[in-house]
Amino acid sequence: MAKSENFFERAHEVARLIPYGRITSYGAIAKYLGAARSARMVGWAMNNSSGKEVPAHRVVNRKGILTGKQHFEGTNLMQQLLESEGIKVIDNQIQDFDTLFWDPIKEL
DNA sequence: GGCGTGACTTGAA
DNA sequence: ATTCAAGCCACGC
Repeated sequence: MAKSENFFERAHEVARLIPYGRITSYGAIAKYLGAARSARMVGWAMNNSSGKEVPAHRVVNRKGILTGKQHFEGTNLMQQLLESEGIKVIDNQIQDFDTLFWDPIKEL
């Protein structure tokens, strides 16, 4: 028991470690956890993290698109949060994604 | 207990 | 260069 929880909490922890005004991708977290091909589980972990202090809005897919915004309360909430942090988001796509990208493997 | 789906990624054709 | 397919693991029915 609590085996998958480890993965979940680990993903939550990494997501929580994302600095202000920065973003990362599911694959980056998954790879950091040692499950590079399990990026989906990271997304599922975020879904399970609903209600926690996990800034899932700072986690986007590898293209910098707010793929998970649909899972937020509203459809603009995720984009609003990112813009509030100084991140430019246009058409659900993050601008300067390459610059704002935060890699836990490199930073940590 | 089996099958399908899902907030993705990477690799090969 | 683009498009297609497979892989990964957990959860729901």
